Amino acid sequence: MEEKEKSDFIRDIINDDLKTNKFQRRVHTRFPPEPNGYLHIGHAKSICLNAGIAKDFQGKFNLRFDDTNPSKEEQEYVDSIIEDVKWLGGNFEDRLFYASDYFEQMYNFAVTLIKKGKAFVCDLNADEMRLTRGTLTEPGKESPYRNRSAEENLDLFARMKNGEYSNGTKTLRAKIDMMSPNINLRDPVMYRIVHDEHHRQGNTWCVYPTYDWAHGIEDSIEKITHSICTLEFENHRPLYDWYLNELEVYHPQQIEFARLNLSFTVLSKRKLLKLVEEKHVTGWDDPRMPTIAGFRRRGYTSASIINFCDMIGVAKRDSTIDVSLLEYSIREDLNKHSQRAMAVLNPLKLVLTNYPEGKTEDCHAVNNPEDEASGTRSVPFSRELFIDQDDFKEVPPPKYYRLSPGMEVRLKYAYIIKCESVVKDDQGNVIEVHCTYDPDTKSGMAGANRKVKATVHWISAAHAKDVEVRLYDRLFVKENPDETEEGKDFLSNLNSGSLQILKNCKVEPMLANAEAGQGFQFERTGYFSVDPKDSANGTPVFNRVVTLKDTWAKIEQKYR
RNA sequence: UGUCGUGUCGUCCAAUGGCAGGACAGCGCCCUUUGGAGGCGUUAAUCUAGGUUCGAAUCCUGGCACGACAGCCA
Repeated sequence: MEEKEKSDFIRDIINDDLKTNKFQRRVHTRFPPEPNGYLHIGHAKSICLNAGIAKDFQGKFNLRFDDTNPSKEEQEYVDSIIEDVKWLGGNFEDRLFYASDYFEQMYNFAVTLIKKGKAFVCDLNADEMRLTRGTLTEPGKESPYRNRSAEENLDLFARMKNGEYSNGTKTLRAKIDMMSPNINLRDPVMYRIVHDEHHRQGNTWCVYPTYDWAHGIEDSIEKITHSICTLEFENHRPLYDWYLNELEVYHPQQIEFARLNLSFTVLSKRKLLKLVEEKHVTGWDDPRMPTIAGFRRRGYTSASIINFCDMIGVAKRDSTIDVSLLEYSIREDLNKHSQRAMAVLNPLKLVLTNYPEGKTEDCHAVNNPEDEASGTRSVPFSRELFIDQDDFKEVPPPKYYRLSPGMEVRLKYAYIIKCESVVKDDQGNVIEVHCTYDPDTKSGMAGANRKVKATVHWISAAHAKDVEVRLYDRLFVKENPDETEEGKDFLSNLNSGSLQILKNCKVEPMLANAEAGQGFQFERTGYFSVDPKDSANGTPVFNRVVTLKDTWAKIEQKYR
């Protein structure tokens, strides 16, 4: 397939580096998640960027777990991340790495810096360190422990490693510049003491490297060429460079880009974790979650997410993508590729009074008008049917051209019918619609050419399969969920109608055999996918992925 | 009020000193056995003040606005 060559400021840099032979014409990227949560759509942007660049430049792409903090990290997250990266097409081949595998090397590098007089063991506690760090506008004060001898530092650091000290009592710090206007350079901590079990190292280590110290070394060891990260690390780049320069080792180039923000969505691990822990959703893979696992379960295809990441581009300015672009992307994919089906979500009984009782006939339905090769199927038709409640109005509003007393519509793939009367219950609700059908207007017949304003989907009552359908909507009611009243947090913007469960839906018989994860378009309604967790054999549960674009909803709004 | 970074249609992204263009959203029309899809059209932007230049969104200077940074998180 022909593809337009992608272009962005990062690829421009890489192209320049290729010309100047900066990295011997190599391109090697990485995705370095911390396994402390599930991946979300923002990570998808990073994965697509890094893996995409490697692919486009015939380079390599690593998956590396930045597991330098044992107190927050778990194997469950490691497993989910591997699955998600693969699902998004991130091809790391056999290059699955863990920062924790480099702990020994990092330790030795730290010893090197100590010997160079560029690092020292500091006895200041966290509070004292904060007090001496200075502020954004004032310089910091040097630690009283800053000038310990290399021998003393080496001894102390070894004892830190051996577990002789308790958490927080000592740190190893780089000796840089307490006067630096960049706070990250004010003698930053390289190692802290943590007596905690690591998910892979167990209790081997009592000291753990901080991000800044560890990250450049990880990149250097793996011979990464372009270390792509998000904007908040821009101020850390001088430190990244300082460590690598002092160590005199292979030195990748860090490049920062703007992380993804999505309207009507939160994308911070802290907030997502809160949604899960406080059970505002059913889990990390709740179909309303902006996690990769959530989107997958909802019925988003990986192709649609990859395509979305291409469309949003890469730049350095903060931005918030309109969630409608994501919806566009999944509609585009599912429109082209999903099997059509008829499904009545809110059933209303419809009786064809002049249709023979007991008769059944087949109607030929197109499987996908966008794809001729997908063929047709037959759908049973009979005297008693269900239509959607939305498709009948006793008193039609302006511009409403579906069924109402005296009006005609076409039953898709079947006959033109006319509404003759209604049956009501004690409260005056319409519980049945009585219609006559025109026998000369079945699809395919000459008489079928007559123009009617609307076409309506239906299910034969006798053949209907009952299923559960879950209607999902955006999780938040506000474009920016963090915009709240004084004293409230983002949870106050949760959409109470984000999940509506419909238990009495009527669908075509063939949908009983739908497979987990399979996506359908329910005609005139939206795209739906078989929930992989809650469906049983023969009784699928359908998740609404996204509605169809609804022009009628807009007209209705206008006339209200 | 320190350092670093960023300011282009409603929203994203382009234009790399030479006609400000694309996508989504919106609006209008056409088409349609999905009020879907599709087609056509359309609205709409260079933060600001100077400067350099034949010519500036782009280069320079000064404002202004926004973002990130004062974890032993990443």
